[in-house]
Amino acid sequence: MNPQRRLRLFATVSHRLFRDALLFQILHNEDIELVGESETGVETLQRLAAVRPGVLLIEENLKDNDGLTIAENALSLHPALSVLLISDTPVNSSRMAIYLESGIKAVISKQQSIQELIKTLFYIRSGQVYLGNWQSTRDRADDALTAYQALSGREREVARLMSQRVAVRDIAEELGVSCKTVHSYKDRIFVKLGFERLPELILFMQRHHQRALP
Amino acid sequence: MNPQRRLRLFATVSHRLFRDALLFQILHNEDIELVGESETGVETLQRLAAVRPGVLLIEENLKDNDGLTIAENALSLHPALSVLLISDTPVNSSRMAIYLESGIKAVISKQQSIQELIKTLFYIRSGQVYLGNWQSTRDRADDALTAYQALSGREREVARLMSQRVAVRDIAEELGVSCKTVHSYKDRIFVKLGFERLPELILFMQRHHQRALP
DNA sequence: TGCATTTGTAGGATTTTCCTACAAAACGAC
DNA sequence: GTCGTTTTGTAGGAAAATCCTACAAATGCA
Repeated sequence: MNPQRRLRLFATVSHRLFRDALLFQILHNEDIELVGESETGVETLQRLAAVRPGVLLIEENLKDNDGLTIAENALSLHPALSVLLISDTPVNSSRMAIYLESGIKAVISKQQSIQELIKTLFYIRSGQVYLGNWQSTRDRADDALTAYQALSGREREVARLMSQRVAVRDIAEELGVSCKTVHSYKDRIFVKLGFERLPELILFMQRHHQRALP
Repeated sequence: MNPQRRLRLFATVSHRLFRDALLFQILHNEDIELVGESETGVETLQRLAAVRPGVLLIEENLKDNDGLTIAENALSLHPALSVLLISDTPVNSSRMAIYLESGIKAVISKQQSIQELIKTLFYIRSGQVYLGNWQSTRDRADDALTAYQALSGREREVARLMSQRVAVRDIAEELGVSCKTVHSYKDRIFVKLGFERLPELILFMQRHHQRALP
């Protein structure tokens, strides 16, 4: 994306199940290089010097320590590090002020989406502070609905069939067009919704189509 | 995989960030159909009757309730449901006994891998009880090391380059073989390690190669 | 009424995936 | 130490996916 070298990421997340799931998603991005990971604050501090990440993604609540404290320690040793804190709950402005005070570049809550997390990683990669997540949950649901409405009739049809895992060739037959055309719709859908892979579309359709609309 | 119809999954996980990450991974599997999701126990109970899942994946600690209690309620209403509980900590045999008592089919802890979670989903889909996760963390690390050692020289070379995101054509050039050959190595690596996509390999190599071996 | 954008449609080039093949090397058994 | 079996290194073909480009008709905005 940027001409700069890859974003060197260190991830500190307590539970392996979630750490793996998060990293699998994050690592689909070619511009991100994972240089290390850990479950605890202490291990994180120990390993930072060796792997020299540009960005530290760290959960606020760790088993051995407070992520914020660890981040402060990390920053005093490596002032150039950009820290993205994952908080359990949405942040309000006063808590945000405290976070920024300590040198953290951004906070995202566990109620936000992975796409937002990844976007934030890139925002802060070059040392910028990012505070772009003041939207309420309702606003975000609206965003998604708006995104769905941006699809044209044919695109919705294809999105629906794809999210039911109908094969491209069968969709083509069903709609009476060529496979190439179906691929074109697919590309457009993914661009419009900002997705990269089928599971994202499936989840989106589950949330915004199957649920609300007939 | 099986001749049966798709596994109809309902997922109850508190935090959207992790729920999305988990579901994106799970939904790569063609045999799984997501029929619903929720963040809370109460909503889960409300929605089960309408969507009739075959498997309920539910976190033990929910914001409003105990996942175990919700599971018991769900089972009394839908006795054919298979429940997979996600516990915060590894389970020991006495806790396992309590879980099984309440009709739950399996438990996995947040220290386990997604692959294990998915494997477990399939084990329990047809109503079987599954208690296959008594291995310690050390055992699992050994498994992974063993898996790495099962790779041949050429395969390791390709795995290393792939995990650094070197393009297939460049790997082919580097090794002086055809792209086709590199693809063959890639296929074999993925089969041997049981992976499906590059991020899994990247994480694996980060853990078992860059770390331990030179 | 005219210009700009979106929608429906598809082709080409390149890559990926999936499956098959096969000779040489390595391994294991007796 | 020779004979089968597996693994390793190598690659081809078919089918599918991805990425980019194109273009006429429809729609929308000014």
